[in-house]
Amino acid sequence: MIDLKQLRENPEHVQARLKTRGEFDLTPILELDRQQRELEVERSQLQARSNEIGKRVGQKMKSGAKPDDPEIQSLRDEGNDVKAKLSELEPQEKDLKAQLEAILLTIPNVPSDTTPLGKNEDENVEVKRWGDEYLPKNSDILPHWEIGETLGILNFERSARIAQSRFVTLIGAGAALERALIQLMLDKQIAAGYTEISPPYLVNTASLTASGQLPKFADESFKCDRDDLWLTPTAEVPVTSFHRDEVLSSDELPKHYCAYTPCFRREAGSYGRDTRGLIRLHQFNKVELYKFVHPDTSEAEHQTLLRDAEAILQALKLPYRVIELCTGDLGFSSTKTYDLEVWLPSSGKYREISSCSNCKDFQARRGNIRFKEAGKKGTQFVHTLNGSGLAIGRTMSAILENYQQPDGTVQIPDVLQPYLGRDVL
RNA sequence: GGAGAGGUGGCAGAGUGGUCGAAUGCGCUCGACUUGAAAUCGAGUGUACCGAAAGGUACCGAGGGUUCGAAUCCCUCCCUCUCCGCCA
Repeated sequence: MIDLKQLRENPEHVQARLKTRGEFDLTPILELDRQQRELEVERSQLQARSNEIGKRVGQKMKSGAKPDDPEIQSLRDEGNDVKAKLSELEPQEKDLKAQLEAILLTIPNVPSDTTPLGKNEDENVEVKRWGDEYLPKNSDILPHWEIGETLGILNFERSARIAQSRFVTLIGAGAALERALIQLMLDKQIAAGYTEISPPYLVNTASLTASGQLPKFADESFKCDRDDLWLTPTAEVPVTSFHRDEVLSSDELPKHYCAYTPCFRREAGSYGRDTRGLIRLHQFNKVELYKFVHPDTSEAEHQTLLRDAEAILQALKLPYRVIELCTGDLGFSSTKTYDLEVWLPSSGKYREISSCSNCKDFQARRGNIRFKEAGKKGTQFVHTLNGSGLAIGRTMSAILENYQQPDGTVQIPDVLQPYLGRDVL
Protein backbone atom coordinates (compact mmCIF):
# COMPACT_ATOMS: atom_id res chain seq x y z
CA MET A 1 0.00 0.00 0.00
CA ILE A 2 1.34 3.39 -0.88
CA ASP A 3 1.87 5.85 1.97
CA LEU A 4 -1.22 8.03 2.23
CA LYS A 5 0.62 10.61 4.30
CA GLN A 6 3.33 10.93 1.70
CA LEU A 7 0.71 11.14 -1.03
CA ARG A 8 -1.09 13.90 0.84
CA GLU A 9 2.11 15.88 1.32
CA ASN A 10 3.57 15.36 -2.12
CA PRO A 11 0.86 14.26 -4.55
CA GLU A 12 2.66 15.42 -7.70
CA HIS A 13 5.74 13.38 -6.97
CA VAL A 14 3.85 10.16 -6.21
CA GLN A 15 1.60 10.65 -9.20
CA ALA A 16 4.57 11.23 -11.49
CA ARG A 17 6.44 8.15 -10.27
CA LEU A 18 3.36 5.96 -10.62
CA LYS A 19 2.80 7.25 -14.10
CA THR A 20 6.05 5.57 -15.15
CA ARG A 21 4.36 2.21 -14.72
CA GLY A 22 0.95 3.06 -16.12
CA GLU A 23 -2.07 5.26 -15.63
CA PHE A 24 -3.29 5.69 -12.10
CA ASP A 25 -5.50 8.54 -11.06
CA LEU A 26 -4.86 9.44 -7.46
CA THR A 27 -7.23 12.41 -7.22
CA PRO A 28 -10.20 10.34 -5.97
CA ILE A 29 -7.99 9.12 -3.16
CA LEU A 30 -7.05 12.62 -2.11
CA GLU A 31 -10.66 13.71 -2.24
CA LEU A 32 -11.92 10.76 -0.18
CA ASP A 33 -9.12 11.31 2.27
CA ARG A 34 -10.08 14.96 2.70
CA GLN A 35 -13.74 14.11 3.28
CA GLN A 36 -12.86 11.35 5.68
CA ARG A 37 -10.68 13.55 7.83
CA GLU A 38 -13.29 16.27 7.89
CA LEU A 39 -15.87 13.80 9.14
CA GLU A 40 -13.44 12.39 11.62
CA VAL A 41 -12.96 15.77 13.29
CA GLU A 42 -16.69 16.29 13.58
CA ARG A 43 -17.31 12.79 14.83
CA SER A 44 -14.59 12.84 17.46
CA GLN A 45 -15.86 16.14 18.84
CA LEU A 46 -19.31 14.64 19.26
CA GLN A 47 -17.75 11.61 20.83
CA ALA A 48 -15.93 13.84 23.29
CA ARG A 49 -19.19 15.48 24.30
CA SER A 50 -20.85 12.10 24.68
CA ASN A 51 -18.04 10.92 26.93
CA GLU A 52 -18.40 14.04 29.02
CA ILE A 53 -22.14 13.50 29.44
CA GLY A 54 -21.58 9.91 30.47
CA LYS A 55 -19.03 11.00 33.02
CA ARG A 56 -21.26 13.68 34.49
CA VAL A 57 -24.21 11.34 34.90
CA GLY A 58 -21.90 8.89 36.61
CA GLN A 59 -20.67 11.53 39.03
CA LYS A 60 -24.21 12.66 39.84
CA MET A 61 -25.42 9.15 40.50
CA LYS A 62 -22.46 8.43 42.70
CA SER A 63 -23.11 11.49 44.81
CA GLY A 64 -26.60 10.20 45.49
CA ALA A 65 -28.78 11.79 42.84
CA LYS A 66 -31.90 9.86 41.84
CA PRO A 67 -32.28 8.72 38.24
CA ASP A 68 -35.23 11.09 37.85
CA ASP A 69 -33.17 14.11 38.95
CA PRO A 70 -33.91 16.89 36.41
CA GLU A 71 -30.23 17.48 35.61
CA ILE A 72 -29.71 13.80 34.89
CA GLN A 73 -32.82 13.83 32.75
CA SER A 74 -31.54 16.71 30.67
CA LEU A 75 -28.10 15.13 30.32
CA ARG A 76 -29.76 11.97 29.13
CA ASP A 77 -31.75 13.89 26.58
CA GLU A 78 -28.63 15.54 25.30
CA GLY A 79 -26.88 12.18 25.27
CA ASN A 80 -29.63 10.83 23.09
CA ASP A 81 -29.31 13.76 20.71
CA VAL A 82 -25.58 13.24 20.43
CA LYS A 83 -26.09 9.56 19.87
CA ALA A 84 -28.55 10.27 17.08
CA LYS A 85 -26.06 12.52 15.34
CA LEU A 86 -23.28 10.04 15.81
CA SER A 87 -25.34 7.25 14.34
CA GLU A 88 -25.54 9.34 11.17
CA LEU A 89 -21.87 10.26 11.00
CA GLU A 90 -20.36 6.95 11.97
CA PRO A 91 -21.60 4.90 9.02
CA GLN A 92 -20.67 7.72 6.66
CA GLU A 93 -17.14 7.79 7.96
CA LYS A 94 -16.87 4.03 7.89
CA ASP A 95 -18.07 3.98 4.34
CA LEU A 96 -15.52 6.59 3.28
CA LYS A 97 -12.74 4.69 4.99
CA ALA A 98 -13.77 1.48 3.27
CA GLN A 99 -13.89 3.19 -0.12
CA LEU A 100 -10.50 4.72 0.45
CA GLU A 101 -9.00 1.44 1.54
CA ALA A 102 -10.53 -0.38 -1.42
CA ILE A 103 -8.94 2.03 -3.88
CA LEU A 104 -5.61 2.14 -2.10
CA LEU A 105 -5.36 -1.64 -2.25
CA THR A 106 -5.51 -1.51 -6.04
CA ILE A 107 -2.68 1.00 -6.44
CA PRO A 108 0.68 -0.63 -7.19
CA ASN A 109 3.91 0.29 -5.51
CA VAL A 110 5.81 3.41 -6.50
CA PRO A 111 8.93 2.50 -8.52
CA SER A 112 12.30 3.25 -7.02
CA ASP A 113 14.10 6.33 -8.32
CA THR A 114 16.80 4.00 -9.64
CA THR A 115 14.44 1.77 -11.62
CA PRO A 116 14.97 2.29 -15.36
CA LEU A 117 12.10 3.98 -17.15
CA GLY A 118 10.24 1.98 -19.76
CA LYS A 119 6.83 0.94 -21.00
CA ASN A 120 7.14 -2.84 -21.10
CA GLU A 121 9.48 -5.80 -21.04
CA ASP A 122 11.18 -4.66 -24.25
CA GLU A 123 12.74 -1.85 -22.29
CA ASN A 124 14.19 -3.96 -19.51
CA VAL A 125 17.90 -3.52 -19.02
CA GLU A 126 20.44 -6.33 -19.17
CA VAL A 127 22.79 -5.97 -16.23
CA LYS A 128 25.15 -8.86 -16.81
CA ARG A 129 25.70 -12.27 -18.35
CA TRP A 130 27.35 -15.18 -16.68
CA GLY A 131 28.59 -18.58 -17.77
CA ASP A 132 29.11 -18.20 -21.51
CA GLU A 133 31.81 -20.85 -21.20
CA TYR A 134 29.12 -23.34 -20.16
CA LEU A 135 26.89 -22.76 -23.17
CA PRO A 136 26.28 -26.17 -24.78
CA LYS A 137 28.46 -26.84 -27.82
CA ASN A 138 26.16 -29.29 -29.59
CA SER A 139 23.63 -27.72 -31.91
CA ASP A 140 20.93 -30.40 -32.06
CA ILE A 141 19.49 -29.95 -28.59
CA LEU A 142 16.03 -31.30 -27.93
CA PRO A 143 13.49 -29.46 -25.83
CA HIS A 144 13.51 -30.67 -22.24
CA TRP A 145 10.08 -32.30 -22.43
CA GLU A 146 11.29 -34.57 -25.22
CA ILE A 147 14.44 -35.39 -23.30
CA GLY A 148 12.42 -36.08 -20.18
CA GLU A 149 9.82 -38.22 -21.88
CA THR A 150 12.44 -40.21 -23.74
CA LEU A 151 14.24 -40.86 -20.48
CA GLY A 152 10.93 -41.78 -18.90
CA ILE A 153 11.28 -39.26 -16.08
CA LEU A 154 8.53 -36.80 -17.05
CA ASN A 155 4.96 -37.56 -17.99
CA PHE A 156 2.50 -34.94 -19.11
CA GLU A 157 -0.20 -37.08 -20.69
CA ARG A 158 -1.00 -39.04 -17.57
CA SER A 159 -0.87 -35.83 -15.54
CA ALA A 160 -3.63 -34.36 -17.68
CA ARG A 161 -5.61 -37.49 -16.90
CA ILE A 162 -5.04 -37.11 -13.18
CA ALA A 163 -5.65 -33.37 -13.13
CA GLN A 164 -5.58 -31.22 -16.25
CA SER A 165 -3.15 -29.94 -18.80
CA ARG A 166 -0.26 -27.92 -17.37
CA PHE A 167 0.52 -30.51 -14.73
CA VAL A 168 3.44 -32.89 -14.65
CA THR A 169 4.32 -36.15 -12.98
CA LEU A 170 7.95 -36.92 -12.26
CA ILE A 171 9.04 -40.51 -12.37
CA GLY A 172 12.04 -42.31 -10.91
CA ALA A 173 15.20 -40.28 -11.46
CA GLY A 174 13.04 -37.28 -12.41
CA ALA A 175 11.43 -37.23 -8.99
CA ALA A 176 14.82 -37.81 -7.39
CA LEU A 177 16.35 -34.99 -9.41
CA GLU A 178 13.71 -32.60 -8.18
CA ARG A 179 14.24 -33.69 -4.59
CA ALA A 180 18.00 -33.30 -4.99
CA LEU A 181 17.59 -29.77 -6.35
CA ILE A 182 15.34 -28.77 -3.48
CA GLN A 183 17.85 -30.14 -0.99
CA LEU A 184 20.80 -28.46 -2.71
CA MET A 185 19.08 -25.09 -2.82
CA LEU A 186 17.93 -25.23 0.78
CA ASP A 187 21.35 -26.36 1.99
CA LYS A 188 23.06 -23.52 0.18
CA GLN A 189 20.64 -20.85 1.36
CA ILE A 190 20.70 -22.09 4.93
CA ALA A 191 24.49 -21.93 4.76
CA ALA A 192 24.12 -18.36 3.50
CA GLY A 193 22.25 -17.50 6.69
CA TYR A 194 18.60 -18.00 5.83
CA THR A 195 16.33 -19.73 8.30
CA GLU A 196 14.29 -22.46 6.67
CA ILE A 197 10.56 -22.36 7.19
CA SER A 198 7.93 -24.68 5.86
CA PRO A 199 4.65 -22.77 5.92
CA PRO A 200 1.05 -23.73 5.18
CA TYR A 201 0.30 -24.07 1.47
CA LEU A 202 -3.27 -22.85 1.94
CA VAL A 203 -3.50 -19.19 2.81
CA ASN A 204 -6.37 -16.91 3.72
CA THR A 205 -7.57 -13.76 1.99
CA ALA A 206 -5.79 -11.46 4.43
CA SER A 207 -2.47 -13.11 3.61
CA LEU A 208 -2.92 -12.72 -0.14
CA THR A 209 -3.93 -9.11 0.40
CA ALA A 210 -0.88 -8.35 2.50
CA SER A 211 1.60 -9.48 -0.13
CA GLY A 212 -0.37 -7.83 -2.95
CA GLN A 213 -1.96 -10.70 -4.91
CA LEU A 214 -5.40 -9.53 -3.82
CA PRO A 215 -7.66 -7.78 -4.56
CA LYS A 216 -6.41 -7.25 -8.12
CA PHE A 217 -5.19 -10.68 -9.12
CA ALA A 218 -7.85 -13.02 -7.78
CA ASP A 219 -8.02 -14.71 -11.19
CA GLU A 220 -4.45 -15.91 -10.82
CA SER A 221 -5.01 -18.05 -7.71
CA PHE A 222 -6.92 -21.23 -7.02
CA LYS A 223 -9.54 -20.79 -4.35
CA CYS A 224 -11.18 -23.24 -1.95
CA ASP A 225 -14.51 -21.51 -1.89
CA ARG A 226 -16.06 -22.99 1.21
CA ASP A 227 -13.20 -22.06 3.45
CA ASP A 228 -11.83 -18.63 2.55
CA LEU A 229 -8.58 -20.37 1.71
CA TRP A 230 -6.47 -20.20 -1.42
CA LEU A 231 -3.66 -22.37 -2.75
CA THR A 232 -0.54 -20.33 -2.32
CA PRO A 233 0.82 -18.96 -5.61
CA THR A 234 4.27 -18.42 -4.07
CA ALA A 235 5.90 -18.83 -0.66
CA GLU A 236 6.17 -15.06 -0.61
CA VAL A 237 2.54 -15.05 0.54
CA PRO A 238 2.76 -17.22 3.67
CA VAL A 239 6.19 -15.88 4.59
CA THR A 240 5.05 -12.24 4.43
CA SER A 241 2.16 -13.10 6.72
CA PHE A 242 4.40 -15.08 9.05
CA HIS A 243 5.01 -11.72 10.74
CA ARG A 244 1.74 -10.01 9.83
CA ASP A 245 0.42 -7.67 12.55
CA GLU A 246 3.62 -7.91 14.53
CA VAL A 247 5.94 -5.32 15.98
CA LEU A 248 9.47 -6.68 15.76
CA SER A 249 12.31 -5.24 17.72
CA SER A 250 15.01 -3.57 15.66
CA ASP A 251 17.70 -5.91 16.92
CA GLU A 252 15.84 -8.92 15.47
CA LEU A 253 16.36 -7.40 12.04
CA PRO A 254 17.26 -8.42 9.45
CA LYS A 255 15.29 -11.66 9.35
CA HIS A 256 16.26 -13.91 6.46
CA TYR A 257 14.03 -16.85 5.57
CA CYS A 258 14.06 -19.50 2.90
CA ALA A 259 11.07 -21.67 2.22
CA TYR A 260 10.46 -24.58 -0.07
CA THR A 261 6.83 -24.78 -1.18
CA PRO A 262 4.73 -25.92 -4.07
CA CYS A 263 3.15 -22.97 -5.90
CA PHE A 264 -0.23 -22.97 -7.60
CA ARG A 265 -1.17 -20.57 -10.36
CA ARG A 266 -4.16 -20.52 -12.65
CA GLU A 267 -2.16 -18.93 -15.47
CA ALA A 268 -5.32 -17.23 -16.68
CA GLY A 269 -4.72 -15.42 -19.92
CA SER A 270 -1.65 -17.36 -20.98
CA TYR A 271 -3.44 -20.22 -22.71
CA GLY A 272 -1.35 -20.22 -25.85
CA ARG A 273 2.01 -19.74 -24.17
CA ASP A 274 4.51 -22.39 -23.12
CA THR A 275 1.96 -25.14 -23.51
CA ARG A 276 4.62 -27.84 -23.38
CA GLY A 277 7.18 -28.72 -20.78
CA LEU A 278 7.95 -27.54 -17.31
CA ILE A 279 7.99 -23.81 -17.97
CA ARG A 280 4.43 -22.85 -17.16
CA LEU A 281 2.51 -25.27 -14.95
CA HIS A 282 -0.43 -24.85 -12.61
CA GLN A 283 1.65 -26.47 -9.90
CA PHE A 284 5.39 -26.09 -9.50
CA ASN A 285 7.93 -26.14 -6.74
CA LYS A 286 10.13 -23.30 -5.64
CA VAL A 287 12.64 -22.39 -2.98
CA GLU A 288 11.94 -18.82 -2.01
CA LEU A 289 14.21 -16.30 -0.29
CA TYR A 290 12.59 -13.67 1.85
CA LYS A 291 13.91 -10.84 4.01
CA PHE A 292 12.42 -8.53 6.59
CA VAL A 293 14.90 -5.68 7.00
CA HIS A 294 15.51 -2.22 8.41
CA PRO A 295 14.68 0.42 5.76
CA ASP A 296 18.24 1.77 5.84
CA THR A 297 19.63 -1.55 4.66
CA SER A 298 17.08 -2.71 2.12
CA GLU A 299 19.05 -1.68 -0.95
CA ALA A 300 22.17 -3.50 0.17
CA GLU A 301 20.03 -6.48 1.21
CA HIS A 302 18.53 -6.52 -2.28
CA GLN A 303 21.98 -6.91 -3.82
CA THR A 304 22.92 -9.79 -1.53
CA LEU A 305 19.57 -11.46 -2.14
CA LEU A 306 20.28 -11.34 -5.85
CA ARG A 307 23.75 -12.76 -5.27
CA ASP A 308 22.33 -15.61 -3.17
CA ALA A 309 19.95 -16.54 -5.97
CA GLU A 310 22.72 -16.29 -8.57
CA ALA A 311 24.92 -18.56 -6.47
CA ILE A 312 22.64 -21.49 -7.25
CA LEU A 313 22.91 -21.01 -11.00
CA GLN A 314 26.65 -20.62 -10.67
CA ALA A 315 26.94 -23.76 -8.58
CA LEU A 316 24.98 -25.64 -11.23
CA LYS A 317 27.06 -24.00 -13.98
CA LEU A 318 23.98 -22.86 -15.86
CA PRO A 319 24.48 -19.85 -18.14
CA TYR A 320 22.25 -16.95 -17.20
CA ARG A 321 21.81 -13.22 -17.41
CA VAL A 322 20.55 -10.61 -14.98
CA ILE A 323 17.85 -8.25 -16.18
CA GLU A 324 16.66 -5.19 -14.37
CA LEU A 325 12.96 -4.67 -14.97
CA CYS A 326 11.89 -1.27 -16.22
CA THR A 327 9.09 0.66 -14.53
CA GLY A 328 6.46 -0.61 -16.96
CA ASP A 329 7.28 -4.28 -16.33
CA LEU A 330 7.53 -4.14 -12.55
CA GLY A 331 5.36 -6.44 -10.44
CA PHE A 332 2.53 -4.94 -8.44
CA SER A 333 4.27 -4.82 -5.06
CA SER A 334 7.80 -4.09 -6.20
CA THR A 335 9.81 -0.89 -6.35
CA LYS A 336 12.75 -2.52 -8.07
CA THR A 337 13.25 -5.98 -9.51
CA TYR A 338 16.07 -8.03 -10.98
CA ASP A 339 15.13 -11.11 -12.95
CA LEU A 340 17.52 -13.99 -13.40
CA GLU A 341 17.09 -15.64 -16.77
CA VAL A 342 18.61 -19.02 -17.50
CA TRP A 343 19.70 -20.15 -20.94
CA LEU A 344 17.33 -22.63 -22.58
CA PRO A 345 19.14 -23.84 -25.70
CA SER A 346 16.15 -25.57 -27.31
CA SER A 347 14.39 -22.26 -27.71
CA GLY A 348 17.58 -20.21 -28.02
CA LYS A 349 16.38 -17.89 -25.32
CA TYR A 350 16.99 -16.85 -21.77
CA ARG A 351 13.97 -17.62 -19.57
CA GLU A 352 13.05 -16.21 -16.17
CA ILE A 353 14.04 -18.52 -13.35
CA SER A 354 14.07 -16.06 -10.47
CA SER A 355 12.69 -12.65 -9.73
CA CYS A 356 14.28 -10.65 -6.91
CA SER A 357 12.29 -7.69 -5.69
CA ASN A 358 12.55 -4.98 -3.11
CA CYS A 359 9.02 -4.14 -1.99
CA LYS A 360 10.22 -1.58 0.57
CA ASP A 361 7.37 -0.84 3.00
CA PHE A 362 4.55 -1.66 0.57
CA GLN A 363 3.78 -5.15 1.86
CA ALA A 364 4.67 -4.20 5.42
CA ARG A 365 2.03 -1.50 5.28
CA ARG A 366 -0.60 -3.88 3.92
CA GLY A 367 0.37 -6.54 6.42
CA ASN A 368 1.01 -4.12 9.28
CA ILE A 369 4.52 -5.44 9.90
CA ARG A 370 6.46 -2.95 11.95
CA PHE A 371 9.56 -2.71 14.09
CA LYS A 372 10.49 -0.66 17.09
CA GLU A 373 13.85 0.87 17.75
CA ALA A 374 14.84 0.81 21.42
CA GLY A 375 14.62 4.28 22.92
CA LYS A 376 12.75 5.69 19.92
CA LYS A 377 9.12 6.64 20.07
CA GLY A 378 6.63 4.87 17.87
CA THR A 379 7.16 2.21 15.26
CA GLN A 380 8.22 2.04 11.62
CA PHE A 381 7.31 -0.33 8.84
CA VAL A 382 9.94 -2.89 7.89
CA HIS A 383 11.08 -3.36 4.33
CA THR A 384 10.43 -6.71 2.68
CA LEU A 385 12.34 -8.38 -0.13
CA ASN A 386 11.77 -11.63 -1.94
CA GLY A 387 13.34 -13.68 -4.67
CA SER A 388 13.26 -17.19 -5.98
CA GLY A 389 16.25 -19.23 -5.14
CA LEU A 390 15.19 -20.87 -7.50
CA ALA A 391 12.14 -22.18 -9.34
CA ILE A 392 12.73 -25.93 -9.34
CA GLY A 393 10.91 -26.95 -12.52
CA ARG A 394 12.63 -24.36 -14.62
CA THR A 395 15.96 -25.35 -13.12
CA MET A 396 15.26 -28.94 -14.11
CA SER A 397 14.43 -27.96 -17.65
CA ALA A 398 17.63 -25.91 -17.84
CA ILE A 399 19.67 -28.86 -16.61
CA LEU A 400 18.06 -31.30 -19.03
CA GLU A 401 18.74 -29.03 -21.97
CA ASN A 402 22.12 -27.57 -21.11
CA TYR A 403 23.56 -30.88 -19.95
CA GLN A 404 22.21 -33.02 -22.74
CA GLN A 405 24.88 -35.22 -24.37
CA PRO A 406 25.00 -36.13 -28.07
CA ASP A 407 23.99 -39.69 -27.18
CA GLY A 408 20.75 -38.50 -25.59
CA THR A 409 21.85 -38.92 -22.01
CA VAL A 410 22.02 -36.04 -19.56
CA GLN A 411 25.08 -35.25 -17.51
CA ILE A 412 24.42 -34.30 -13.87
CA PRO A 413 26.11 -31.10 -12.66
CA ASP A 414 29.03 -31.90 -10.34
CA VAL A 415 27.53 -30.16 -7.36
CA LEU A 416 24.33 -32.17 -7.66
CA GLN A 417 25.92 -35.61 -8.00
CA PRO A 418 26.29 -36.29 -4.28
CA TYR A 419 22.64 -35.37 -3.79
CA LEU A 420 21.42 -37.60 -6.58
CA GLY A 421 23.89 -40.42 -6.19
CA ARG A 422 24.61 -40.61 -9.91
CA ASP A 423 26.38 -38.59 -12.59
CA VAL A 424 24.24 -39.24 -15.62
CA LEU A 425 20.57 -39.72 -16.52
C1' G B 1 -18.17 -33.27 14.04
C1' G B 2 -20.32 -33.31 19.64
C1' A B 3 -19.76 -31.32 24.92
C1' G B 4 -17.39 -27.87 28.16
C1' A B 5 -13.83 -23.77 29.53
C1' G B 6 -11.51 -19.46 28.09
C1' G B 7 -9.44 -15.02 25.08
C1' U B 8 -7.55 -8.12 29.35
C1' G B 9 -1.10 -4.02 28.37
C1' G B 10 5.98 -7.24 26.90
C1' C B 11 4.45 -11.39 30.41
C1' A B 12 1.47 -12.99 34.69
C1' G B 13 -3.13 -11.51 36.54
C1' A B 14 -7.41 -8.39 38.90
C1' G B 15 -11.62 -6.01 37.28
C1' U B 16 -19.22 -8.34 36.05
C1' G B 17 -22.56 -1.20 34.10
C1' G B 18 -20.25 4.79 35.92
C1' U B 19 -14.63 9.46 36.28
C1' C B 20 -11.03 2.16 33.54
C1' G B 21 -6.17 2.97 28.97
C1' A B 22 -7.47 -0.29 32.87
C1' A B 23 -5.33 -2.45 40.10
C1' U B 24 -1.19 -5.44 41.50
C1' G B 25 3.23 -8.29 40.49
C1' C B 26 7.18 -9.37 37.11
C1' G B 27 9.96 -7.34 33.20
C1' C B 28 12.08 -2.93 30.94
C1' U B 29 14.18 2.46 31.21
C1' C B 30 16.17 6.38 34.19
C1' G B 31 17.78 7.94 39.07
C1' A B 32 19.42 7.07 44.42
C1' C B 33 22.21 3.81 47.66
C1' U B 34 26.97 0.51 46.43
C1' U B 35 34.10 0.14 44.90
C1' G B 36 31.01 -3.01 41.38
C1' A B 37 26.84 -6.22 41.39
C1' A B 38 22.61 -8.18 43.89
C1' A B 39 18.90 -6.51 47.10
C1' U B 40 16.21 -2.08 48.32
C1' C B 41 13.95 2.74 47.39
C1' G B 42 11.99 6.71 43.87
C1' A B 43 10.21 8.12 38.92
C1' G B 44 8.74 6.45 34.30
C1' U B 45 7.19 2.63 30.87
C1' G B 46 1.31 0.64 24.81
C1' U B 47 -0.31 1.61 19.78
C1' A B 48 -2.91 4.17 15.94
C1' C B 49 -5.53 8.34 14.01
C1' C B 50 -6.84 13.87 13.97
C1' G B 51 -4.34 18.52 15.43
C1' A B 52 0.86 23.72 14.54
C1' A B 53 0.13 22.93 19.64
C1' A B 54 -2.89 22.43 23.80
C1' G B 55 -5.52 18.54 23.43
C1' G B 56 -9.04 15.04 21.46
C1' U B 57 -10.67 10.14 19.62
C1' A B 58 -10.21 4.89 19.20
C1' C B 59 -8.34 0.15 20.89
C1' C B 60 -9.52 -5.19 26.93
C1' G B 61 -9.97 -11.66 20.31
C1' A B 62 -13.27 -9.47 15.75
C1' G B 63 -17.93 -7.39 14.23
C1' G B 64 -22.84 -5.79 15.60
C1' G B 65 -26.58 -4.47 19.57
C1' U B 66 -28.68 -2.53 24.47
C1' U B 67 -27.52 2.09 27.51
C1' C B 68 -26.77 8.98 29.01
C1' G B 69 -22.46 5.55 29.88
C1' A B 70 -19.77 -1.22 28.16
C1' A B 71 -13.52 -4.64 29.52
C1' U B 72 -18.15 -5.68 32.27
C1' C B 73 -24.93 -7.17 29.60
C1' C B 74 -26.99 -9.46 24.64
C1' C B 75 -26.13 -11.57 19.47
C1' U B 76 -22.82 -13.41 15.52
C1' C B 77 -18.04 -14.92 14.11
C1' C B 78 -12.77 -16.22 14.90
C1' C B 79 -9.04 -18.38 17.86
C1' U B 80 -7.01 -21.33 22.08
C1' C B 81 -7.47 -25.27 25.74
C1' U B 82 -9.88 -29.98 27.85
C1' C B 83 -12.91 -34.41 27.00
C1' C B 84 -15.45 -37.58 23.24
C1' G B 85 -15.63 -39.10 17.96
C1' C B 86 -12.66 -39.52 13.44
C1' C B 87 -7.88 -39.72 11.42
C1' A B 88 -1.93 -39.48 9.10
